[in-house]
Amino acid sequence: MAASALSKVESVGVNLSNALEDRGLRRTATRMTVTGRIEQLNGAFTAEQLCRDLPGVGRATVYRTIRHLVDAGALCKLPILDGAPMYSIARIEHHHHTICSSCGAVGEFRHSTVERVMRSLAKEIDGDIVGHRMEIFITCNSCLAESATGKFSVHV
Amino acid sequence: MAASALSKVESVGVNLSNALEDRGLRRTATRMTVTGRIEQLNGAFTAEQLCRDLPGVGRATVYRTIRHLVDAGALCKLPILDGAPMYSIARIEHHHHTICSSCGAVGEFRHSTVERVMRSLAKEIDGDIVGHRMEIFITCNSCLAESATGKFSVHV
DNA sequence: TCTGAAACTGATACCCGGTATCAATAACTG
DNA sequence: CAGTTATTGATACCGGGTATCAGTTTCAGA
Repeated sequence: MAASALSKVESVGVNLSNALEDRGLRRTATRMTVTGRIEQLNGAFTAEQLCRDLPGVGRATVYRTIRHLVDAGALCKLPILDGAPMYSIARIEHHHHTICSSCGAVGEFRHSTVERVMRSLAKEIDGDIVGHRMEIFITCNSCLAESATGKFSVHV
Repeated sequence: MAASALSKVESVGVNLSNALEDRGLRRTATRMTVTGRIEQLNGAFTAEQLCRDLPGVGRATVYRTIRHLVDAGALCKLPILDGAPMYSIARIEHHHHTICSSCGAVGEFRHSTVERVMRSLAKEIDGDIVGHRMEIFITCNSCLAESATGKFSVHV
């Protein structure tokens, strides 16, 4: 792969507990448990999955903590058609997602051309552009190897 | 606006009943009622809204008909963060959506550069690209005039 | 270190969007 | 017309998520 407009996302030091504290929330043991689990998950997850992983933490608390993290901008909420939204740690400020339509793996990427396109669209769209969202549906390499069948619906 | 890579969507003759019939479904009076209402709505709508508009049609039937139309590719299902998905008639084959974050109005557009970007990304993303989705969040002109406050959440 | 206020937690009930079920009805086919 | 198949809508149900609220924890200040 040559040098290009695409930037892969590198694992930067993300500290979800700090993100909560920065919003004036207390650093409690329960929240450390939740954020710790999210950090070790190393990928996108659903709220239910987190509840299953942390049977010692109440359902409401898991959902509340996720909501706080989304509000803090530390987690991205990805709307998946026909299913529960997935969450992933926002490692970079503005980015887009790749979603494997077979296994659901989520990746982040930046591409400067996408931002350039947005600027050119700004002149031509009626109204003020306040944001955008872009997801690329892929079949990831490991699923290609297994040639698995689709699990998530794709709106093309 | 000069000639550009952006194409506005024009109202083409869409016939939702035909879309259903093409899939081997019967052209019943109830379905005509539902599709007729969607066609006269002239914009994006939610399933609940359609149910309210058609009190004479059962909830299950409204949802079933919408599902059939989505399966037929005649309706687009737009995942809205924190809320019921919206549906809009797919007037052109492949397109993207503008969503007014204030009033929720949905528009369609095509932009050839977006497709070019996708092709260039194809070389650089790990895995096979099987589709993509892009939404542009705007404040539409009429909301700008009223300077209304945001109604839909925006993931930027 | 105590003490009171405020924040947090988790069990629970609830809400909402959407779907499965199923008996009754409508639409086709021969 | 008779039989078969599709459709309908009332209903119960499901799953994701939130409001409530009593009990617990945390923290600031005395």
